[in-house]
This record gives sequence, C-alpha cells and structure tokens, in this order.
Amino acid sequence: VPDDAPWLSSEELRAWILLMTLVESLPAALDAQLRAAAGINHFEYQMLAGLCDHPDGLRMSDLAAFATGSASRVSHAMGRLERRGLVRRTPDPDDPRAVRAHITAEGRRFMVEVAPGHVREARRLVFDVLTPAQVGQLERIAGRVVTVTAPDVSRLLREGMVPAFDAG
Amino acid sequence: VPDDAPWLSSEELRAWILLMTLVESLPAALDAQLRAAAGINHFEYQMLAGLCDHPDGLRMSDLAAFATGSASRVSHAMGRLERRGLVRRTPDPDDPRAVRAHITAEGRRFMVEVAPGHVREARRLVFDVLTPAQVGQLERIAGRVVTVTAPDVSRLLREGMVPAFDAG
DNA sequence: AAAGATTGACGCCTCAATCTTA
DNA sequence: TAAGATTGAGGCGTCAATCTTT
Repeated sequence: VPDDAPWLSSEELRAWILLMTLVESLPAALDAQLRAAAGINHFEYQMLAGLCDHPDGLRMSDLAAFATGSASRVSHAMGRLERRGLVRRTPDPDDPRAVRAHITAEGRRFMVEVAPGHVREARRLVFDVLTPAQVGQLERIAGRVVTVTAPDVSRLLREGMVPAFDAG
Repeated sequence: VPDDAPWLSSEELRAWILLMTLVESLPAALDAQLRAAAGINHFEYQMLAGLCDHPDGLRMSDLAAFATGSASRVSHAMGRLERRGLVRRTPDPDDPRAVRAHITAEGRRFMVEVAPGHVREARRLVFDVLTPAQVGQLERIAGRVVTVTAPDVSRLLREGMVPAFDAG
C-alpha cells in the first residue's frame, strides 16, 4: 500500500488516540450531568435549545438537521419530550405533509432551570482547561472536520443559522 | 449568576457548536465505515486493536480502561466477538478472579484485512483536512480536555502505555 | 416517484443485581 | 468488604417498512 499512506505517523497517532478518547468521553460526561440534573440526554437538550430559539417552531426535518440526528431519532425523542409536556407538535401551516415542533411554556421553564448547570459543565470540561487561543484553534479544527463528517450542518452554520440558547 | 459566567461568548459558542457536531458525527461516520466493511463498531475495533498489541492478552479491566468503556460494555462486546471467533477468554495466571482476553489467529487475520480501510477513513475524515500544525494543536487540546473527562485514560497515556495497532 | 414523518423490531449500552475470590 | 467480572432488564438509536401528500 505504497502511495496510500498505510498508517499514521507517531504524532498523528497520539492525536488520534486523544481525539477518540475525547469523542467517547465528552458526550458521556454531558449525558451524565444532564441525566442526573434533568432526566434528559444531550440530544434532547440540543433539541430543546433549538426550539427555544425559534418561537414559531421548527419543522421536524429542520430540527433533525439542527441537532445532527436522523428523522427517526428526532421523532422518538419528540415523543418522549411530549409525554413530559416539554414540547408540542402542530401541523405546518405551509406544507400539509410537514409537522412543526414547538417548545411549551413548561419546556421553557425547564430549560431556564437546566441550562445554567449544563453551561457550567461545558465550561468545566472544555473552556476552563483551554486558553483563548486554543478555543480559536478548536473552532477552526472542528469546522474543517465537520465539513467532511456533517456537510449539511456545516452548510447551515455557514449560512448564518446559529442555534444558540441564550439562557435569558 | 454574576461570577459564574452565565453563558458563553460568541467565540466560545461557535467553537462549542462545532465541537458538539464533531463529537456526534465523527463516531457515527467511523461506526458506519466499520459496520459496512467488517460488521463491527468502533468500540469493538478499539478492543481488537488493543489486543493485537498485547500478545499475552489483557485483563478485562485493563481492556476496559484502554478502550474507554465500562466493564459491562466490554463484557458484552467480548461475548459478541467471541461468538465470531475473533477473541478468546482464559483465566488470568496471576489473579484467579481475573479474566484475560486474547485475540485469536482468525481475529488477527480479520484486523489485517480491516485496519487499512479504517485508517484510510481516519485520514479522509480528519488528517486530510488538517495542516500538520493543526494536528499538533488538536493533540494538545484533546489532551487537556481528556484530563478532565477521562482522567484514567489520560494517566495511562502519560505513563507510556501507547495502544496502537501497527498494521504489520 | 419522492418528500416529510412515524412506527416497531432489533442491537448496543447502562444500570443494578449477582457471583466468585481475596 | 472489596475487586474482578458477568448477567438480564430496560432505554435509546438504527434500520426497514409504512403512511400521507405532492
């Protein structure tokens, strides 16, 4: 396998091992905090955060792109959140085939309660251990990789759809 | 919430969104490639890679630390791989309570076949889109975060236990 | 045919309970 | 009591099938 770079250099290998450890352990840590504090996982949090920023609701397919999940996954998760009264589904006014997802008043209260603890956890796990320069490097590195692993999200972000829960 | 930095700056937020997209999409992409090519997931691959580098086998608990998973997860995964003839379990010669996991000859042939495609995928998704400088930045950034999210792995790596499958 | 969405079966992982040996 | 490991139940996500509307 001559041209095709059969294996990684020792530097690449160290980076790879640490990256694999990161992508395995960081979601686990975020899930653990949210599960203990609020009984939801990080995917459900992202969905709620996205819905918080869209008072008119989001179509299920847009919510799926937004939270980086399949249509099926979003549908199942919406069912769980709906049972808890945190979200609501209505027909889409524009397209009769589509369904529009909304956050409820109770869901909003829930997020106001949960978000600060989650943000603290994000700081503790990531930003507190990085320098400002490293935060910039991380943004560019993750941006490059995501271009390949999640091109649709990459495009959404480049087009200015910035999904942020503003906690206030 | 004055002192406690209630939310993220816009730079931190961009980095966070991209990082979340990364940790969600990269494992999914690696799982997809391995599942299509070899019928295993990335966690099972990591276990097999670790066992490849240890001809005398590894205790289950060491294998768990190594692959960043719980004892239960490793036990279930070993059961699946054992059914396919890729690994073997023997009593540990030193500690009668412990179990030692080994890769079989068939498992070794399997990895020789599967590893190149997986490495190509790692290159395609990560290293091909990063500069050498960014690979170094990534190593340091991931190393910092992992210190918090997976301190045990961090310690193992610092102590020189470098788990690499050398493909040859 | 194809887009938007849902459903149920199956697979993997977590959690708590259990077993064995120290 | 605790360490090492296994087991089974239950939860979440994937996949394929399905339904409706265009």
